[in-house]
Amino acid sequence: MAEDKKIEYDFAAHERPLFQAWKDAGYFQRSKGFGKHAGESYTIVIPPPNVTGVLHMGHALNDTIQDTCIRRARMRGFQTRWILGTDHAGIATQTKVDKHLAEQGINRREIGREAFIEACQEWRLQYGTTIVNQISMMGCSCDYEDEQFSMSEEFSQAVRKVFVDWYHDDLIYRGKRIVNWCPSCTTAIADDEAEYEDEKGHLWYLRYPLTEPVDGMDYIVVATTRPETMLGDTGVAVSPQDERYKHLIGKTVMLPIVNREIPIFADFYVDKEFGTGCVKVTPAHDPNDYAMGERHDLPRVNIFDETAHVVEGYGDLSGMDRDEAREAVVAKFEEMGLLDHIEDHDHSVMHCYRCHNKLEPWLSEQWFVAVDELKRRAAEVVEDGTIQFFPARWSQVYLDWIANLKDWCISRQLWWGHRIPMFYCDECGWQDASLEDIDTCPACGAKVRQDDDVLDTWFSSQLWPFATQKWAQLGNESPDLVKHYPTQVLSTARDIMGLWVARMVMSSLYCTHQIPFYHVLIHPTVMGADGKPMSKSRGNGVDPVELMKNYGADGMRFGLLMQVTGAQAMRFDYQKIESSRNFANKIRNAARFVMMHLDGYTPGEPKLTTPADMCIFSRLATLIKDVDAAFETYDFGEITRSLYPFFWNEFCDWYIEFSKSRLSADNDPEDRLNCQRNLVFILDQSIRLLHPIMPFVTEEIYQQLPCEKDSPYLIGAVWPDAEDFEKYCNTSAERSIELVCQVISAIRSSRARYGISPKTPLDVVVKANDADVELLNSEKALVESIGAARLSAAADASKPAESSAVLSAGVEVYVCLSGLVDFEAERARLSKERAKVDADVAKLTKKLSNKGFLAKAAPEIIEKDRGKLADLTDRLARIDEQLENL
RNA sequence: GGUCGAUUGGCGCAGCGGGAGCGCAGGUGCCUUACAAGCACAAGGUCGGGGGUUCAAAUCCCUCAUCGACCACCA
Repeated sequence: MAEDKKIEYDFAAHERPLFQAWKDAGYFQRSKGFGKHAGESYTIVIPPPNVTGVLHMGHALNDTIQDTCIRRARMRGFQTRWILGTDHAGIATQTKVDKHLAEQGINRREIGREAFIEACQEWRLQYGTTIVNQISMMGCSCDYEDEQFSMSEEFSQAVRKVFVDWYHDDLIYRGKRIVNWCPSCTTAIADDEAEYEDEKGHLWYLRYPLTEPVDGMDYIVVATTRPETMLGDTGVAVSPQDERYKHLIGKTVMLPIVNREIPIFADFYVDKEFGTGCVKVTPAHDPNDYAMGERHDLPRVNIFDETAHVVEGYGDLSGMDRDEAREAVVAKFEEMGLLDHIEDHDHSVMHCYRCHNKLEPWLSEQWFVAVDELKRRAAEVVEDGTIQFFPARWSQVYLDWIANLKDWCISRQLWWGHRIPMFYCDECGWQDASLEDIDTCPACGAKVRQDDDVLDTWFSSQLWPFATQKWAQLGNESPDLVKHYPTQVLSTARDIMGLWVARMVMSSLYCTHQIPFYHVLIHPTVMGADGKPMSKSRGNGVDPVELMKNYGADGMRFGLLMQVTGAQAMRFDYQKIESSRNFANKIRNAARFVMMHLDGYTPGEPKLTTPADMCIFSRLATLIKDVDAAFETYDFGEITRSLYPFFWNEFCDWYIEFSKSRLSADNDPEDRLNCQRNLVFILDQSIRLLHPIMPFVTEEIYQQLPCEKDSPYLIGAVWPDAEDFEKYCNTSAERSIELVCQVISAIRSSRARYGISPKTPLDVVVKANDADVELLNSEKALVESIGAARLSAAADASKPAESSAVLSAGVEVYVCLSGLVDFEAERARLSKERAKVDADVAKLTKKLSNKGFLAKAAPEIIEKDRGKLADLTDRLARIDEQLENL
């Protein structure tokens, strides 16, 4: 039978129309604001997803976080704006399109630059559309009618303006440097884009013959992990502190194979403990060697072409790729008797973060951004707290990154991207950066050419927060910027802290003289269920679209936020998503319950007439405060941990249960109406608090609930104001309900322990103090209906014969069992309980006889413990009494 | 090599100086007319090891162990 009920819920069928309704009603556009925050803006720029792929879990989490923030801000009356857009992702897209074309047998070089860019445009339109659709499936309330793109006409103007300005301000310069070169992508990439991977390798010990033997020595031995680069050696370095080689400094060796005479010199960089203490120096193919080469004025011999094949002039080695060349070089050394020996050696090797091929440090002409001035100010705004990180410890990571920053290589030898706006005249040598394309040389009139390279994707991404707001067109007075800048919060995972976050700060401070955002929220990285990064090869990936289909967007959103902590990573947990789906279902059912009991309902102010009313309103007041506080620190885990138990346990499990008898047709109509109004009110406030996280189910309920509508849609409704609810705080009502619940639980517990059906009515006797007795008597109907019992409470009640007892602080609950009790079992249970209470009494007694404790502990703590001890001692006595009675 | 983080019931996690909690799994009993994607009840942990501070430590400090991330990198 149960099987029949398991109908698949069609989430999309419920979610899509709501999304469309919001969109049609214009809620995704900038909100106008209302109430006390009406004059304040709250803006978020979405970290633009790359146009290379589809939505992944990282996006799902990050976009949920942003939508949750923006929805709450909208409900609080801020003027909200969530800027949507995508990133052209230069190297990533080019790689994908290359591959895509290759599958059709097309080579990029054959079709040429223009045709290739066209292919990229097609690709980005397709994938850009896909990913924006997926964002909308999540319910994200960003401005879909103002979609940005990092290579749009408008955005390109900004990129160009920044390049030209920075070039003229001497922040951008050109230089021949060692850069990380990807021989597969045939482009330079920035240091931050290189990934180190540990590899098992070898150390080859090579003999370099001395040009003239010294003291009987014919050769020196160098150790290297890359023997093939010896072709480009222009020196051998030793440590200045190394006595072994002191006499060789100034001498020369004859480089084998190429027969070049190269000097032996001393340099502080050399560690005399490593290898033989002699280092072969290849300035053109190693950054450290390059530095040594600069210090000692060594020539740079480039032995590789752009695809890492040996260039002309090296005989049979020419044309070999670097791996072949390595084998060949080692073989030649062996033939010549110059291979001393080989050792195993593990080391880390740089790989391209896109294609994962080994990178080659390669000498080439590139464009750089000088970062010294930029980075100083970018550090200041974090040090002085103008920009705050959440969790705060990430600010140190940011500052460390900034501190280690070196000049940034921004040119890429790609076709897909912002072409560098530099123009050169080959006739007269004129060159300049220009906002407009230039055909003829202003100096000599000859034809000029534009630089072939494009800019690093991050050069454009860094402008995202302000270039999307008409900065290039209208400057810092752009109305968008005046209203919506700085943005409120930037939410991202930590991996692009340096690549993106820090650079946005640097460029924004320079270009707009403002910080780009007040808060940086670093959320945990979503790992697979195995705790490892999600990846195709591991097969531990989870598809958000699939998740939304099976659990609903609300379920996915709540489930993801449930897992958010201050940690660096979170392990994806299906169970959390599943319980969130169940939670959404619970909300739906609770609403259904309320709405099917609204016969004769008329709207009106809530009226709190019972302790249950006062209790749930008091708990609601606390909830609002807790949720607000958790939002202040972006503690989404805490937010869900407040909302979930309130709604499920306090509202559904207790308050709704308490309401049932009041809702029956034969109850006093006025009491019934009060109850209905209170239910509607609590439900109304609950869905407001839940809406930022679970927009769909809450909106669906809002549309049907006859609550007071301050907005046609919940998305535009007013967020509960904690101050307005303070009047409902009522700890004594909370304690009263706690007592009622305790008694009901005690009855249920006895029932369960002795296997008595919930339908069998039981006689229950409660002994308690006068106040509690009064309360229980006033709530008698409640206890009796929920506990299926006949209750009598009295201060001087005594234990009826043949009853089970549940004792708690100040209250004794006796359930008459009329011969159903297994006294042995009851005795055993009581004995066990006695042992526990006895142990607690001993512990507390010891604590309270400790002079140090009495002298130094806070008085209220001591009072609390004394009270606790009195309770426990009392309880112990009563347990003993029970045991005797048995 | 440097920095930061983690170690709490079977699993995943919260709590971060004064009574060990949540979700899920597992156990028992319930198709109680909002919900079996549910309800009720019960069980389960000397909070990684050791030391210290404190009247009081899962919580603060030190140390060890294990795991993880980031940065740097020795040819």
